[in-house]
Amino acid sequence: MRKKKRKGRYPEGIKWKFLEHKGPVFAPPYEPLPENVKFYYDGKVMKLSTKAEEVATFFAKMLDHEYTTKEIFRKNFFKDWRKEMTSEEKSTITNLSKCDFTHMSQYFKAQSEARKQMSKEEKQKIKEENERLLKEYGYCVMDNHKERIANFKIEPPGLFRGRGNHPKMGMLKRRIMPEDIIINCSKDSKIPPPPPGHKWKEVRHDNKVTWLVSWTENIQGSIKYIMLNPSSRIKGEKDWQKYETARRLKKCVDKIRNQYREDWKSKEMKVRQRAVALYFIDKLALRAGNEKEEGETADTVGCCSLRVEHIKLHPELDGQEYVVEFDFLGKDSIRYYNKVPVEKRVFKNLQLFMENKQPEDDLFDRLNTSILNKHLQDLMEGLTAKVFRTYNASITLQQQLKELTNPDDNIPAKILSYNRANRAVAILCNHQRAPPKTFEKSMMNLQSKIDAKKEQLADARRELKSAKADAKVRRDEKSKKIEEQLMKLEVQATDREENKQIALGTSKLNYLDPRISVAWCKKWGIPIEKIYNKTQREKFAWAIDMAEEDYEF
DNA sequence: ACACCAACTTAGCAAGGGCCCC
DNA sequence: GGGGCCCTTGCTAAGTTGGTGT
Repeated sequence: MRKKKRKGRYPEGIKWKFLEHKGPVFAPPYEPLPENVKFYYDGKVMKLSTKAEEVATFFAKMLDHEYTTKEIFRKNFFKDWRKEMTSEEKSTITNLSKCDFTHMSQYFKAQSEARKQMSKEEKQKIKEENERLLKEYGYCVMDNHKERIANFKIEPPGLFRGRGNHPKMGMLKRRIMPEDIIINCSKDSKIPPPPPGHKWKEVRHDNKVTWLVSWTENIQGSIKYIMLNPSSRIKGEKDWQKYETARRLKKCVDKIRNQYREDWKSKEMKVRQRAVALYFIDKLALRAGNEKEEGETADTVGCCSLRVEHIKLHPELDGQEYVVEFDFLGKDSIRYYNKVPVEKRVFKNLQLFMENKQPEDDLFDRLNTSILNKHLQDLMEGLTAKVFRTYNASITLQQQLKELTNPDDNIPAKILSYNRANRAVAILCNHQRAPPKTFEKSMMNLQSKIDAKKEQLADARRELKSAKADAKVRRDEKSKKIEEQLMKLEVQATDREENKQIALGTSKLNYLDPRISVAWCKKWGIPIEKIYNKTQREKFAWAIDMAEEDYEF
């Protein structure tokens, strides 16, 4: 057993010495509907018990969503709803299609409309109440610091909406009570009192974990946590560590690549599969791909869980040799589609792995994430599959910035280059988004602004020509200013167009060593606010403090 | 070796809210 | 100063990883 290096400020696994907080904020209690808001069953008005009514409102609020038309959603919902009904209701309400929620739905729409129409004063009052809540419950003391809590509010009850084709969609997410809650804090802290008339499930003092509050959720039976904000010391140190691990990979990645290329020739099937999978993880930034329990979650895969049906082999395609066509649903049921030319040896191995298999069989039948990560651990301390994603993302950003930044460009053009470098990473990591609903319109708006600006510029130039000598200088300055504005708009249009289906946020927040961006900003005199918004600056405060313009990832 | 669990990171979407333009 | 647009933020689901027990 290798000795573990101490990474945090405390020895082996200790996360804090002192932790004090106020406990969670519970979801507001259910407020029954006014008498005049009716629910109809089989065309007749029916007054529901409070519990059944609450669950019905969850459905009514989603009525416009296509979720509620899906068979699985309806089936799951109806089953769970019936559990909340009185025996009388249960015997009457036997068919969801005979339930009419439209009046309830209209009521909620009117409510949300009314909320929008509220006066300034009313809105201000709500804002102040939120601020009070944040001030009271949104912070804790960990060791000597007051730290912001990420999610101090308990998730309210509602209907579960999984992503993609989720077998549990529509199930009732039950209300969390104090009796479900485990409080974690230090012994010598003021222990948060449970709400009057209630008890906590447990109060513990475990300083080997970072969470303040936990409970078990009823859909998957998994544990949910209240933890600190990314700006906190404990999250920041962990984040920094993550990038340091990726930088250590940089030092040995060539060796590791040579190793897995050798392993493609191994006489052991297990070793070959491991080597091909690692090649995909490295080259394509695929996720590890844990096995999942069938029927519990949407059918999605990562590298190790790829099935034969997810790839097609083309000995030749569009003039390229040995092309692998990937088509599968990854995390969040986001489609991964890519045609990739690979080395001949990889191609031959894939053919071998697919021999005598059905489409639904595992491609890497001798491999799983645990085997892979154990192997990686032997190659480098702290190395796991996801480190490759971090490493390849960050190194790509650094390379692209070097390549794309033009020293003579002005600031908006340099930022376009930055976004393009960021985009290269987002594409590598397959961070997609649905094109915004208003995308076309917003492009047209921008285009008309550009056209208007062009005309303005033409006017200014005409004036310049005809101006008398004494006015020339001033006129010339005016033209210059308009030119600059026009260029800014054009850059903005290009950036937006290129970003149509790409989401930059995820990579910026989770994969790109912030010191690369900070150094780039310093080097080119770009204000950091142009790259990171307030939240991001808070999260990356450690890097903004630390990185100089010559920082190398 | 495998199943299961706990803890933590990563993810996209929608509502909210602030800002810009008319 | 009102309306619409777009960015930010909140929300919470869905991953990865490592440990434990059998």
